[in-house]
Amino acid sequence: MIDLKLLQKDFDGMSAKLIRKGVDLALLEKLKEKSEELKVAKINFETLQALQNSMSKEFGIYKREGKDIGELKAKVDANKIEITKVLDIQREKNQELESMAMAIPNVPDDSVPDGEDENDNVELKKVLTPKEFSYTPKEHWELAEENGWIDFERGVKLATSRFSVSFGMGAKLERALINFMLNFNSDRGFEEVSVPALVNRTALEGTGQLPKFEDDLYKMDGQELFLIPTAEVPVTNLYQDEILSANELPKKMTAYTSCFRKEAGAAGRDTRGMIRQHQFHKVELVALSKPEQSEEIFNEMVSCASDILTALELPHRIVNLCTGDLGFSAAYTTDIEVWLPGQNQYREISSISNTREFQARRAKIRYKDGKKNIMVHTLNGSSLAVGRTLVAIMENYQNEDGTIDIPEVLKPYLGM
RNA sequence: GGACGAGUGGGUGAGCGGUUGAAACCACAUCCCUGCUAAGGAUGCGUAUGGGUAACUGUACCGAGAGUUCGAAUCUCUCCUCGUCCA
Repeated sequence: MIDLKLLQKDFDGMSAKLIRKGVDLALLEKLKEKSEELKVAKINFETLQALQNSMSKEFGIYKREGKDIGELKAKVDANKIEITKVLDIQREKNQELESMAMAIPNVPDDSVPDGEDENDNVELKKVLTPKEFSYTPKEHWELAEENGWIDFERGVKLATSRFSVSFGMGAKLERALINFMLNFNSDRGFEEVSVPALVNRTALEGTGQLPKFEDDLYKMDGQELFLIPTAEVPVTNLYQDEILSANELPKKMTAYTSCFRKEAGAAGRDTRGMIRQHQFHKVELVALSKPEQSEEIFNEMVSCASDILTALELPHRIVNLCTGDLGFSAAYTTDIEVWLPGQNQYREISSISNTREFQARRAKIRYKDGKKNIMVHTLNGSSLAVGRTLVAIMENYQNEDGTIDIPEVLKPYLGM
């Protein structure tokens, strides 16, 4: 959530940054106006309430001393009517402000380059060189079907489009990848957690998926429960509405979950294969930290994801997202894109974000620093999307005869 | 699904409708003493928000929401969660 106090104090500075993110200046002006209105409404209410409280105390004294309370009661009753009016106004203003503020994205960091979409992202570095193929490499869906690893049609039969089924070595590889990634992350100091795949509205508001992006979430019929679009939601919200002690930080966690997305805005994109599915496996990293630690932990998380790909010998590149591609909650984001020879391009396989205190303010996650309570910084990142890693293995490890080699580091996980 | 019980500050746990924002204990912080694998003492210590340079102070919050009342942690209703018993 946007820092409304800061918006009041430094409207020009903050609005300039948010405009880069595509937020309408008029909206911000309205927001500022509303928060001033709310303040006035609050003062009105509090003044009357203070009067009411003191008169009530007097009332007690009068009674104890046996004085006549007739006149006092008349005053108190009249004041009470005023209070109800003023309170209604205050509530209304508060609600208006809240719903507006919840829809404002995070302020992008100054380091985020301007840009429209993924084409304007800035490459930071490449890791490993894609190998040369002496033949035309196949795309993963072809390889997957040839090897009997993935069955796209049966996925559709069971559910609907954008669902698939893994068989045999395909399924085993997924399991191996999940275990490999979790172990890798644990070795880097991220504690493994296992969390619910269904969460309530509060959790999704905490991390920023709601109220704005309800269309992309699967919701349980008749219940305020949603399938998680990423483990970031349950894991970050683990500490929602808590005050942590300083020595608990940083809290670094990793979790494997299935993720569920309606992909509402992605009609026609990646319809073939398992790049964009409604349900997919992902191993996630989440960290809560002190503000001064978050930059360093962010870098740790990027390395962690990149090093997994390196261990799998998959060429990839690291990309700084531009304002247009930056998510709602992120202050800045680095994507890792893996090389897919079949598609002859780099494709996103991980997205690592520092939301600074944006989510912490929404989810009320603080820590105690001496006397003061301070918002933690929250970070999240994939390490990695399992399906896409499998895709990358298929395409990079393919042989001319259509067979696929197994990455060395995964062999122990496959009993090889 | 039915019956009963419970939900209080970081934790445990008191709390008659009126100086109770809430005893006590633990934890925590600062200081003192002591001097050593530890102990003792003093003080402070809920959250959020408004005003004030500050001391300080207003308001709200005792699971959530509504109600009764001049006044509610304390009474009533609804909901949620947890526990115990029954089907």
